[in-house]
Amino acid sequence: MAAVDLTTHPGHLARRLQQAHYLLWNTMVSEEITSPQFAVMNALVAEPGLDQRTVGERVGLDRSTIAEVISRLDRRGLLHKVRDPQDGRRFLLRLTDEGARTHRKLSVRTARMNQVFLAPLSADEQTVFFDLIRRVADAAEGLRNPAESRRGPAEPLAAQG
Amino acid sequence: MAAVDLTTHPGHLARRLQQAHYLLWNTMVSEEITSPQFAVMNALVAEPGLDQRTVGERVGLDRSTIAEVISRLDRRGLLHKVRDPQDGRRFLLRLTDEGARTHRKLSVRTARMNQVFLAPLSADEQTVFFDLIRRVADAAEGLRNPAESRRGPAEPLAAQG
DNA sequence: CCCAGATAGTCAGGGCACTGAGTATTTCGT
DNA sequence: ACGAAATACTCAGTGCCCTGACTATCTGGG
Repeated sequence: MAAVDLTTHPGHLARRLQQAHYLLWNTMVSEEITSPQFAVMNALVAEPGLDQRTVGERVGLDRSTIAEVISRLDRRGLLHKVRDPQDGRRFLLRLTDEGARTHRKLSVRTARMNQVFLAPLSADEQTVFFDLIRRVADAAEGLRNPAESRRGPAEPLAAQG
Repeated sequence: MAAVDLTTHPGHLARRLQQAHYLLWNTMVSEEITSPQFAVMNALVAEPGLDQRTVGERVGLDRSTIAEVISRLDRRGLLHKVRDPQDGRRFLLRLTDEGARTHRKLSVRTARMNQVFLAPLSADEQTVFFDLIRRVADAAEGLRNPAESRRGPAEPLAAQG
Protein backbone atom coordinates (compact mmCIF):
# COMPACT_ATOMS: atom_id res chain seq x y z
CA MET A 1 0.00 0.00 0.00
CA ALA A 2 1.80 3.07 -1.25
CA ALA A 3 -0.98 5.48 -0.42
CA VAL A 4 0.07 8.85 0.86
CA ASP A 5 -1.34 10.86 3.78
CA LEU A 6 -2.96 13.86 2.16
CA THR A 7 -3.37 15.66 5.47
CA THR A 8 0.35 16.44 5.29
CA HIS A 9 0.10 17.78 1.73
CA PRO A 10 -0.08 21.55 1.73
CA GLY A 11 -1.76 21.64 -1.67
CA HIS A 12 -4.56 19.40 -0.55
CA LEU A 13 -5.03 21.40 2.64
CA ALA A 14 -5.01 24.64 0.68
CA ARG A 15 -7.74 23.36 -1.59
CA ARG A 16 -9.89 22.20 1.32
CA LEU A 17 -9.37 25.50 3.09
CA GLN A 18 -10.37 27.42 0.02
CA GLN A 19 -13.48 25.33 -0.56
CA ALA A 20 -14.54 25.66 3.05
CA HIS A 21 -14.15 29.41 2.73
CA TYR A 22 -16.09 29.50 -0.52
CA LEU A 23 -19.06 27.76 1.08
CA LEU A 24 -19.04 29.96 4.16
CA TRP A 25 -18.79 33.07 1.97
CA ASN A 26 -21.87 31.94 0.10
CA THR A 27 -23.94 31.62 3.24
CA MET A 28 -22.56 34.55 5.25
CA VAL A 29 -21.55 37.20 2.73
CA SER A 30 -23.19 36.93 -0.67
CA GLU A 31 -24.52 34.48 -3.22
CA GLU A 32 -24.16 37.08 -5.96
CA ILE A 33 -20.73 38.58 -5.43
CA THR A 34 -17.84 36.16 -5.05
CA SER A 35 -14.72 36.60 -2.99
CA PRO A 36 -12.49 37.34 -6.01
CA GLN A 37 -15.03 39.90 -7.21
CA PHE A 38 -14.92 41.54 -3.80
CA ALA A 39 -11.11 41.57 -3.93
CA VAL A 40 -11.24 43.42 -7.26
CA MET A 41 -13.72 45.96 -5.91
CA ASN A 42 -11.54 46.43 -2.86
CA ALA A 43 -8.50 47.14 -5.02
CA LEU A 44 -10.49 49.81 -6.85
CA VAL A 45 -11.59 51.42 -3.59
CA ALA A 46 -7.95 51.65 -2.54
CA GLU A 47 -6.73 52.86 -5.94
CA PRO A 48 -9.44 54.15 -8.27
CA GLY A 49 -8.53 54.27 -11.94
CA LEU A 50 -6.28 51.23 -12.08
CA ASP A 51 -6.04 49.30 -15.33
CA GLN A 52 -6.96 45.61 -15.59
CA ARG A 53 -3.45 44.24 -15.49
CA THR A 54 -2.57 46.16 -12.34
CA VAL A 55 -5.76 45.13 -10.60
CA GLY A 56 -4.87 41.55 -11.44
CA GLU A 57 -1.44 42.07 -9.97
CA ARG A 58 -2.93 43.50 -6.76
CA VAL A 59 -5.33 40.64 -6.16
CA GLY A 60 -3.26 37.86 -7.69
CA LEU A 61 -5.16 36.98 -10.86
CA ASP A 62 -3.82 36.49 -14.39
CA ARG A 63 -4.94 38.60 -17.33
CA SER A 64 -7.60 36.14 -18.53
CA THR A 65 -9.23 35.60 -15.18
CA ILE A 66 -9.23 39.27 -14.27
CA ALA A 67 -10.91 40.04 -17.59
CA GLU A 68 -13.75 37.65 -16.79
CA VAL A 69 -14.22 38.90 -13.26
CA ILE A 70 -14.24 42.52 -14.42
CA SER A 71 -16.68 41.76 -17.19
CA ARG A 72 -19.09 40.30 -14.63
CA LEU A 73 -18.77 43.31 -12.36
CA ASP A 74 -19.31 45.52 -15.41
CA ARG A 75 -22.45 43.63 -16.43
CA ARG A 76 -23.79 44.09 -12.91
CA GLY A 77 -23.13 47.82 -13.13
CA LEU A 78 -20.67 47.79 -10.26
CA LEU A 79 -17.78 49.36 -12.19
CA HIS A 80 -16.93 51.48 -15.25
CA LYS A 81 -14.43 50.57 -17.94
CA VAL A 82 -13.00 53.54 -19.86
CA ARG A 83 -10.24 53.61 -22.47
CA ASP A 84 -7.18 55.40 -21.21
CA PRO A 85 -6.86 58.52 -23.41
CA GLN A 86 -3.11 58.44 -22.77
CA ASP A 87 -2.68 54.79 -23.74
CA GLY A 88 -5.17 53.20 -26.11
CA ARG A 89 -4.33 49.70 -24.94
CA ARG A 90 -5.60 50.15 -21.40
CA PHE A 91 -8.95 50.33 -19.75
CA LEU A 92 -9.19 52.45 -16.61
CA LEU A 93 -11.48 51.01 -13.97
CA ARG A 94 -13.59 52.75 -11.35
CA LEU A 95 -16.40 51.59 -9.11
CA THR A 96 -19.84 53.04 -9.75
CA ASP A 97 -21.78 54.48 -6.83
CA GLU A 98 -23.58 51.18 -6.55
CA GLY A 99 -20.26 49.38 -6.62
CA ALA A 100 -18.98 51.49 -3.74
CA ARG A 101 -22.19 50.88 -1.79
CA THR A 102 -21.93 47.14 -2.39
CA HIS A 103 -18.31 47.13 -1.32
CA ARG A 104 -19.16 48.86 1.96
CA LYS A 105 -21.98 46.44 2.68
CA LEU A 106 -19.87 43.38 1.92
CA SER A 107 -16.93 44.68 3.95
CA VAL A 108 -19.03 44.45 7.08
CA ARG A 109 -20.26 40.96 6.33
CA THR A 110 -16.79 39.81 5.32
CA ALA A 111 -15.40 40.91 8.67
CA ARG A 112 -18.10 38.91 10.45
CA MET A 113 -17.41 35.89 8.28
CA ASN A 114 -13.69 36.04 8.98
CA GLN A 115 -14.42 35.94 12.70
CA VAL A 116 -16.49 32.81 12.32
CA PHE A 117 -13.99 31.21 9.99
CA LEU A 118 -11.07 31.86 12.32
CA ALA A 119 -12.97 31.13 15.51
CA PRO A 120 -11.19 27.79 16.06
CA LEU A 121 -7.89 29.66 16.51
CA SER A 122 -6.78 31.87 19.38
CA ALA A 123 -5.71 35.42 18.58
CA ASP A 124 -2.06 34.42 18.68
CA GLU A 125 -2.68 31.44 16.47
CA GLN A 126 -4.48 33.62 13.95
CA THR A 127 -1.40 35.80 13.69
CA VAL A 128 0.78 32.75 13.11
CA PHE A 129 -1.75 31.37 10.63
CA PHE A 130 -1.52 34.52 8.49
CA ASP A 131 2.24 34.69 8.78
CA LEU A 132 2.89 31.09 7.74
CA ILE A 133 0.49 31.11 4.82
CA ARG A 134 1.81 34.44 3.56
CA ARG A 135 5.39 33.24 3.72
CA VAL A 136 4.66 30.06 1.81
CA ALA A 137 2.52 31.80 -0.80
CA ASP A 138 4.98 34.67 -1.27
CA ALA A 139 7.89 32.28 -1.69
CA ALA A 140 6.02 30.13 -4.21
CA GLU A 141 4.94 33.19 -6.19
CA GLY A 142 8.54 34.32 -6.14
CA LEU A 143 9.63 31.03 -7.70
CA ARG A 144 7.75 32.01 -10.84
CA ASN A 145 8.98 35.56 -11.42
CA PRO A 146 12.34 35.79 -9.69
CA ALA A 147 13.25 39.01 -11.52
CA GLU A 148 9.82 40.55 -11.67
CA SER A 149 9.92 42.94 -8.74
CA ARG A 150 10.22 46.52 -9.96
CA ARG A 151 9.72 48.27 -6.66
CA GLY A 152 9.80 45.31 -4.37
CA PRO A 153 12.77 43.48 -2.92
CA ALA A 154 14.62 41.68 -5.66
CA GLU A 155 15.21 38.56 -3.61
CA PRO A 156 16.89 35.83 -5.57
CA LEU A 157 15.25 33.51 -3.02
CA ALA A 158 18.30 31.34 -3.04
CA ALA A 159 17.42 27.73 -2.58
CA GLN A 160 20.25 27.29 -0.10
CA GLY A 161 23.54 25.59 -0.85
CA MET B 1 -11.08 55.15 1.85
CA ALA B 2 -12.78 52.08 3.24
CA ALA B 3 -10.49 49.60 1.56
CA VAL B 4 -9.74 46.47 3.51
CA ASP B 5 -6.37 44.76 4.03
CA LEU B 6 -6.71 41.49 2.16
CA THR B 7 -3.56 40.06 3.70
CA THR B 8 -5.58 39.51 6.88
CA HIS B 9 -8.39 37.75 5.02
CA PRO B 10 -8.07 33.99 5.31
CA GLY B 11 -10.08 33.39 2.15
CA HIS B 12 -7.82 35.56 0.08
CA LEU B 13 -4.74 33.92 1.51
CA ALA B 14 -6.21 30.47 0.92
CA ARG B 15 -6.82 31.30 -2.71
CA ARG B 16 -3.31 32.65 -3.21
CA LEU B 17 -1.85 29.62 -1.49
CA GLN B 18 -3.83 27.28 -3.67
CA GLN B 19 -2.86 29.10 -6.86
CA ALA B 20 0.80 29.09 -5.91
CA HIS B 21 0.55 25.38 -5.30
CA TYR B 22 -1.23 24.80 -8.60
CA LEU B 23 1.56 26.49 -10.52
CA LEU B 24 4.33 24.67 -8.69
CA TRP B 25 2.54 21.37 -9.26
CA ASN B 26 2.44 22.08 -12.95
CA THR B 27 6.18 22.62 -13.16
CA MET B 28 7.38 20.05 -10.64
CA VAL B 29 4.88 17.18 -10.73
CA SER B 30 2.81 16.92 -13.89
CA GLU B 31 1.16 18.96 -16.59
CA GLU B 32 -1.20 16.09 -17.39
CA ILE B 33 -2.41 14.90 -14.02
CA THR B 34 -3.74 17.52 -11.62
CA SER B 35 -3.56 17.56 -7.87
CA PRO B 36 -7.24 16.61 -7.39
CA GLN B 37 -6.78 13.76 -9.86
CA PHE B 38 -3.83 12.53 -7.85
CA ALA B 39 -5.89 12.75 -4.67
CA VAL B 40 -8.54 10.51 -6.23
CA MET B 41 -5.94 7.99 -7.38
CA ASN B 42 -4.43 8.03 -3.91
CA ALA B 43 -7.79 7.29 -2.32
CA LEU B 44 -8.15 4.29 -4.63
CA VAL B 45 -4.70 3.02 -3.73
CA ALA B 46 -5.67 3.15 -0.06
CA GLU B 47 -9.11 1.63 -0.58
CA PRO B 48 -9.63 -0.10 -3.92
CA GLY B 49 -13.21 -0.58 -4.98
CA LEU B 50 -14.67 2.58 -3.50
CA ASP B 51 -17.71 4.13 -5.16
CA GLN B 52 -17.73 7.69 -6.50
CA ARG B 53 -19.53 9.29 -3.62
CA THR B 54 -17.17 7.83 -1.05
CA VAL B 55 -14.11 8.83 -3.03
CA GLY B 56 -15.52 12.32 -3.13
CA GLU B 57 -15.98 12.23 0.63
CA ARG B 58 -12.39 11.07 1.13
CA VAL B 59 -10.83 13.81 -0.97
CA GLY B 60 -13.39 16.54 -0.29
CA LEU B 61 -15.17 16.92 -3.60
CA ASP B 62 -18.90 17.11 -4.30
CA ARG B 63 -20.73 14.60 -6.49
CA SER B 64 -20.55 16.68 -9.67
CA THR B 65 -16.87 17.49 -9.44
CA ILE B 66 -15.85 13.98 -8.53
CA ALA B 67 -17.78 12.68 -11.55
CA GLU B 68 -15.80 14.94 -13.87
CA VAL B 69 -12.45 14.08 -12.34
CA ILE B 70 -13.20 10.36 -12.52
CA SER B 71 -14.36 10.61 -16.10
CA ARG B 72 -11.02 12.21 -17.04
CA LEU B 73 -9.05 9.52 -15.26
CA ASP B 74 -11.25 6.93 -16.99
CA ARG B 75 -10.63 8.47 -20.42
CA ARG B 76 -6.90 8.35 -19.73
CA GLY B 77 -7.17 4.67 -18.87
CA LEU B 78 -5.99 5.21 -15.30
CA LEU B 79 -9.01 3.61 -13.62
CA HIS B 80 -11.92 1.23 -14.19
CA LYS B 81 -15.58 1.97 -13.51
CA VAL B 82 -17.74 -1.11 -12.89
CA ARG B 83 -21.38 -1.30 -11.83
CA ASP B 84 -21.74 -2.70 -8.36
CA PRO B 85 -23.58 -6.05 -8.82
CA GLN B 86 -24.93 -5.64 -5.26
CA ASP B 87 -26.24 -2.11 -5.82
CA GLY B 88 -27.11 -0.99 -9.32
CA ARG B 89 -26.77 2.68 -8.46
CA ARG B 90 -23.08 2.59 -7.72
CA PHE B 91 -19.92 2.36 -9.75
CA LEU B 92 -16.98 0.63 -8.12
CA LEU B 93 -13.65 2.21 -8.92
CA ARG B 94 -10.22 0.64 -9.20
CA LEU B 95 -6.93 1.87 -10.62
CA THR B 96 -5.63 0.13 -13.71
CA ASP B 97 -2.03 -1.07 -13.72
CA GLU B 98 -1.07 2.08 -15.51
CA GLY B 99 -2.99 4.09 -12.92
CA ALA B 100 -1.02 2.43 -10.13
CA ARG B 101 2.26 3.06 -11.95
CA THR B 102 1.35 6.70 -12.49
CA HIS B 103 0.41 7.08 -8.84
CA ARG B 104 3.78 5.70 -7.70
CA LYS B 105 5.67 8.00 -10.04
CA LEU B 106 3.72 11.08 -8.99
CA SER B 107 4.04 10.23 -5.29
CA VAL B 108 7.79 10.69 -5.53
CA ARG B 109 7.54 13.97 -7.38
CA THR B 110 4.83 15.23 -5.05
CA ALA B 111 7.05 14.62 -2.04
CA ARG B 112 9.81 16.63 -3.69
CA MET B 113 7.41 19.41 -4.54
CA ASN B 114 6.09 19.58 -0.99
CA GLN B 115 9.65 20.07 0.27
CA VAL B 116 10.19 22.99 -2.06
CA PHE B 117 6.78 24.46 -1.29
CA LEU B 118 7.33 24.28 2.47
CA ALA B 119 11.00 25.26 2.38
CA PRO B 120 10.31 28.75 3.80
CA LEU B 121 9.13 27.15 7.05
CA SER B 122 11.15 25.34 9.70
CA ALA B 123 10.14 21.80 10.62
CA ASP B 124 8.28 23.04 13.68
CA GLU B 125 6.53 25.70 11.69
CA GLN B 126 5.43 23.14 9.14
CA THR B 127 3.76 21.15 11.88
CA VAL B 128 1.96 24.24 13.10
CA PHE B 129 1.04 25.16 9.53
CA PHE B 130 -0.70 21.81 9.01
CA ASP B 131 -2.38 21.92 12.38
CA LEU B 132 -3.82 25.40 12.01
CA ILE B 133 -5.10 24.89 8.46
CA ARG B 134 -6.63 21.53 9.34
CA ARG B 135 -8.42 22.98 12.34
CA VAL B 136 -9.87 25.87 10.39
CA ALA B 137 -10.89 23.69 7.44
CA ASP B 138 -12.37 20.97 9.63
CA ALA B 139 -14.37 23.47 11.64
CA ALA B 140 -15.71 25.19 8.52
CA GLU B 141 -16.65 21.87 6.97
CA GLY B 142 -18.37 20.98 10.22
CA LEU B 143 -20.48 24.13 9.94
CA ARG B 144 -22.11 22.65 6.85
CA ASN B 145 -23.03 19.18 8.08
CA PRO B 146 -23.36 19.48 11.84
CA ALA B 147 -25.05 16.06 12.03
CA GLU B 148 -22.33 14.32 10.08
CA SER B 149 -20.00 13.87 13.02
CA ARG B 150 -22.56 11.69 14.79
CA ARG B 151 -22.68 9.29 11.89
CA GLY B 152 -19.92 6.72 12.01
CA PRO B 153 -18.02 5.73 8.90
CA ALA B 154 -20.11 3.50 6.72
CA GLU B 155 -18.60 0.06 6.99
CA PRO B 156 -20.33 -1.82 4.19
CA LEU B 157 -17.81 -1.21 1.48
CA ALA B 158 -15.06 -3.19 3.10
CA ALA B 159 -12.66 -4.26 0.38
CA GLN B 160 -12.09 -7.97 0.53
CA GLY B 161 -10.24 -9.48 3.51
C1' DC C 1 10.02 57.59 -40.22
C1' DC C 2 9.62 52.79 -39.68
C1' DC C 3 9.72 48.45 -37.93
C1' DA C 4 10.79 45.20 -34.10
C1' DG C 5 9.72 44.32 -29.55
C1' DA C 6 7.06 45.10 -25.51
C1' DT C 7 2.60 45.66 -23.47
C1' DA C 8 -2.84 45.50 -22.62
C1' DG C 9 -6.50 43.04 -23.61
C1' DT C 10 -9.34 39.18 -26.07
C1' DC C 11 -10.49 34.50 -27.24
C1' DA C 12 -10.40 29.36 -27.35
C1' DG C 13 -9.67 25.51 -24.65
C1' DG C 14 -8.99 22.48 -20.51
C1' DG C 15 -9.81 21.71 -15.68
C1' DC C 16 -11.83 22.55 -10.86
C1' DA C 17 -15.93 23.60 -7.89
C1' DC C 18 -20.64 24.46 -6.63
C1' DT C 19 -26.03 24.37 -7.06
C1' DG C 20 -30.36 22.66 -8.65
C1' DA C 21 -33.00 19.57 -11.42
C1' DG C 22 -33.64 15.03 -13.20
C1' DT C 23 -33.07 9.59 -13.73
C1' DA C 24 -32.40 5.04 -12.04
C1' DT C 25 -32.15 2.04 -8.21
C1' DT C 26 -32.65 0.51 -3.55
C1' DT C 27 -34.81 0.58 1.01
C1' DC C 28 -38.26 1.14 4.33
C1' DG C 29 -42.89 1.70 6.37
C1' DT C 30 -47.28 0.02 6.21
C1' DA D 1 -46.44 -6.10 -2.02
C1' DC D 2 -46.51 -1.32 -2.90
C1' DG D 3 -45.44 3.39 -2.91
C1' DA D 4 -42.66 7.09 -0.64
C1' DA D 5 -38.20 8.36 0.69
C1' DA D 6 -33.42 7.92 0.33
C1' DT D 7 -29.38 7.23 -2.43
C1' DA D 8 -25.90 7.20 -6.55
C1' DC D 9 -25.16 9.31 -10.44
C1' DT D 10 -25.90 12.57 -14.55
C1' DC D 11 -26.63 16.99 -16.73
C1' DA D 12 -27.09 22.08 -17.34
C1' DG D 13 -25.57 26.33 -15.75
C1' DT D 14 -22.31 29.70 -13.39
C1' DG D 15 -17.89 31.13 -11.96
C1' DC D 16 -12.81 30.73 -11.03
C1' DC D 17 -8.10 29.70 -12.92
C1' DC D 18 -4.52 28.79 -16.08
C1' DT D 19 -1.99 28.52 -20.89
C1' DG D 20 -1.20 29.68 -25.60
C1' DA D 21 -2.39 32.14 -29.68
C1' DC D 22 -4.10 36.42 -31.45
C1' DT D 23 -5.11 41.76 -32.07
C1' DA D 24 -4.29 46.48 -31.09
C1' DT D 25 -1.43 49.93 -29.40
C1' DC D 26 2.74 52.03 -27.82
C1' DT D 27 7.92 52.63 -27.56
C1' DG D 28 12.62 52.69 -28.92
C1' DG D 29 16.59 52.11 -32.16
C1' DG D 30 18.43 52.80 -36.66
